[in-house]
Amino acid sequence: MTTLHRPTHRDALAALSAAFERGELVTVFGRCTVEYDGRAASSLAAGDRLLILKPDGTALVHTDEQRTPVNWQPPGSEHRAAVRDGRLRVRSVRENPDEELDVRFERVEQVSALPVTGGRSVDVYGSEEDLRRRVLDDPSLVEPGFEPAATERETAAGPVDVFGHDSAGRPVVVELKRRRVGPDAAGQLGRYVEALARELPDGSEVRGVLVAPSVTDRARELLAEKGLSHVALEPPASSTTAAESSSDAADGEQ
Amino acid sequence: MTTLHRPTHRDALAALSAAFERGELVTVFGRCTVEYDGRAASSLAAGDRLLILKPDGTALVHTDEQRTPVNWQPPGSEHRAAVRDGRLRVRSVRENPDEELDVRFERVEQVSALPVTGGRSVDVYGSEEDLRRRVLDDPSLVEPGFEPAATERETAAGPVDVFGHDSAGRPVVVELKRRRVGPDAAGQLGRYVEALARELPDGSEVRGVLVAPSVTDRARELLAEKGLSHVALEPPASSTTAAESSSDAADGEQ
DNA sequence: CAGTAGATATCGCCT
DNA sequence: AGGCGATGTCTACTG
Repeated sequence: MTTLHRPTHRDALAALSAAFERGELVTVFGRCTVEYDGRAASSLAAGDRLLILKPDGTALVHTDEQRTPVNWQPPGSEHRAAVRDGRLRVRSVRENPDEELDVRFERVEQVSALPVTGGRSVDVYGSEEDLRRRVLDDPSLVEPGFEPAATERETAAGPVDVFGHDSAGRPVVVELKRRRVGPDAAGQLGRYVEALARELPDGSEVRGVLVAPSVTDRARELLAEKGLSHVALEPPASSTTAAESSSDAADGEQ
Repeated sequence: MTTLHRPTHRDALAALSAAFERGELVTVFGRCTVEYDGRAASSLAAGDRLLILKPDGTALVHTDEQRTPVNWQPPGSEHRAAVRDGRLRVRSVRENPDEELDVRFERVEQVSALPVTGGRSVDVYGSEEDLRRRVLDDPSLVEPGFEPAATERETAAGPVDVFGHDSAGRPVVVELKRRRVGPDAAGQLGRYVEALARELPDGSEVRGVLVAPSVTDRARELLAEKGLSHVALEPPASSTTAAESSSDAADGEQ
């Protein structure tokens, strides 16, 4: 790995160019301005910031606050460094959409280039998929007699998480949410139920069940209006099927 | 600013402790494992990563890919560093929700502590607020004779972006979106229209207009079903009122 | 503190 | 490439 302290702007440029060439992760710390133009546009006055340039084209500008970078460019962008008027300038450009990030340094405190490979794959437990496994494992958690027939069943309104039938043979749409939900989830379930009611033979009364840890008042009202119900259920604390279901990482790590 | 290259784990700890004390931004590069437990849970095998610790409690673990960190902790967390079994270990903990990030280093390549202050405020142009200004500036963009009466008007279903009346005096709900929209936005507008129809005197026929650059097919169908309409309009390319409307930064910068 | 909706959301899957 | 929905979304704002 390479690190330069208080380099000249020209030396910083050389380090950046070499790092890009080698596909290394770059960090630049210094005082800079940032301009962004693309889906939106923004301008950032001079200040101390940490610039991170990833070999996949990602650019991040971080301040001393917040999880979200103050400016950024998504992966797939192309990093270009140059010295203009004696000062380091890093541009990150992408197309579709056309976007550009322009970072101009007044002062460069440090430039580091880090070779980073592998170790990207992370298995998260407690996701909606875990909740789905839980429901399919024991459908009675939805209600006694519930029999799942399909997951991701396609409808005109989009794919339904779990589709099945209740003990009376009525079609049931189950929408899963891993956490407490608001009005949007009630609307989503309502769309699916309505779409399925049209697709199924006339006279089919389609039921809708929102499976989530809890719902807000407004969501509860909406569910009631649309004749939908809520079942309180959380994703499993730790995925019981994690061991079997974990996909092989295979990201080049040894 | 402080930087250590290939420090002992004990020296790295000392640098981290000092940096926390001084409220500096910290970067640690090295080979580590990462464990997370909270709203969900995850485990990350050993690999080279960049750890960023902000004085506001934010923690970020970045690999060589993606804009999103592979693991993180939101602001408000408390960073704690220690050496256990001769190895640097950084934990970041918060409550509500109870969450913990645990980074254990096998090797520390570099530790840097950077004093970063100010320069956080960024004005973004092309937001939904800019679109709202555009509509209020020239209501005929929605339709000839449209007269806005209120913004963020409260309803049982939530606040309406722009509420007003058409040339015939009928109440109109306007929902603004800065970019192309899908079914969710149609549902959102539908909820507002329905809520308002109940609140207003009987017989009021409430109209709904979705103002957005464009809509997907599915959204268009939903709008048609609910008797809602779409007006194609984008946020202004550059905020004409940017100069006047920009709030004073006041983030300590000179 | 919870609820609600915006965001340069990002990201992955599927058509 | 676009549509669609999940996300440990994050974030600001409001009651």
